Amino acid sequence: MPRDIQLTEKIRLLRQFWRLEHRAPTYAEMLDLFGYKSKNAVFGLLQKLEEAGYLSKDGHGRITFLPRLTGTVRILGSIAAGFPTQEEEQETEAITLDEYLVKNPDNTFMLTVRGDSMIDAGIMPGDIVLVEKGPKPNQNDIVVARVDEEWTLKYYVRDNAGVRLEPANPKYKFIRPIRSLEIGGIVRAVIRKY
Amino acid sequence: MPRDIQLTEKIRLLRQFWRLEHRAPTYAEMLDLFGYKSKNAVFGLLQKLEEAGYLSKDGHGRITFLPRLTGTVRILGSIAAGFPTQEEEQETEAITLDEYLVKNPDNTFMLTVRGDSMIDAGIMPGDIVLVEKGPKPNQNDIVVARVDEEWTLKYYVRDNAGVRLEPANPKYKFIRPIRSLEIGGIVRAVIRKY
DNA sequence: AGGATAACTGAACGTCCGTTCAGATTACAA
DNA sequence: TTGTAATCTGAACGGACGTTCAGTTATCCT
Repeated sequence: MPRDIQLTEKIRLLRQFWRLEHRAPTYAEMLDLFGYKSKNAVFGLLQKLEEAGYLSKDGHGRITFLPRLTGTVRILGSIAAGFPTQEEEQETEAITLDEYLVKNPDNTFMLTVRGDSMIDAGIMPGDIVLVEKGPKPNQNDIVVARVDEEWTLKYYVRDNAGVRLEPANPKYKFIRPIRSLEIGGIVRAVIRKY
Repeated sequence: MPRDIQLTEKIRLLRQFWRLEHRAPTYAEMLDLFGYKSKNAVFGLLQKLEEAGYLSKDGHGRITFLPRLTGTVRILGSIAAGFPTQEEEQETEAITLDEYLVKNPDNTFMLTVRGDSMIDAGIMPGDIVLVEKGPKPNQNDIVVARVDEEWTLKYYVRDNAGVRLEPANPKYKFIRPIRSLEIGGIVRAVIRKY
């Protein structure tokens, strides 16, 4: 199928343009991008892409790229299924990590972990945590808490005596705040980059 | 400073629009968005935002949002520094997780980890790994490898006898591939979502 | 209160954009 | 080879877009 492969290549070019410019290209730019000489050729291509679910247009013809184009990562079900071949790749759904990981962007921060107090929870020194500021923590949430003038990561546990902060490392003991307990936020995700 | 707070609110609205539409709004849309009655008011605001580094315009006046607007997560240096107050929040730099984590989007896939063979490396069952397909692994890279008809995560180690695949769990022994070694890709990041 | 500066209104302008249409070219099947 | 459908070219059109300007209103400082 030579036509489908060419379409795949055009989709790749659109993804690339999006990554560079953070917007959809205009018709004039797509002339260069695809090597067409008529805007009507672009128009036809866009119609096909719209039907295929890659983009949508509003009432004035403005283009909005859908997740299949803006997403940076293709999803594979499980590690056991193996890796996709060249043909399979194109059909797999794509996702944006930001939308996947950050539910409340206005209150979400990223910070680097120091210390090994949560190492048994798989949070190692140097890891990055996404912290949501604001909501009240639930039982066993991992929180950023201020204890003795220092900020650390701990499990948030409610018990009969009140609230205690529990590490995930047998080297350390849990902490029960005496006067005040300041919660910076709740850990929503952990990220490790190699 | 009431003016700065209002500017902050407008920036928040732009972020929100971006999140919904995945594009910059037009002048007409910004009239509604900000409650202005003249496009010139929008024009002035955009000039200030351009000078402040929130967006840029090309030769035809088209707007491109810069990372400070498109980014979903604000960066905090270290956990020890504490949490920002309302005023500090606005000045902190923002980042896009996709750009931060995915260098080569066309060849990057996301899959879920099964098994505990890499648990001492902080990779737990249920975690998500971002895998880049294609490049040759370096010493001690974590790779997705096919061994005995099954795909697993292992350290990739070159030694005098050739290549061996080493787990990060004393329960398991390393594996030395006899005939063929199939590498699905290299693990570039680990993500855990709560 | 007064005077200067910044911010906003309203209208107008030129350009670029997406769309459309007739005709040419290519691709494919019989 | 011939016929049919799909694709592309080239030109034209109307509308929306970003920009500009003169004039008004609001804001700030002394």
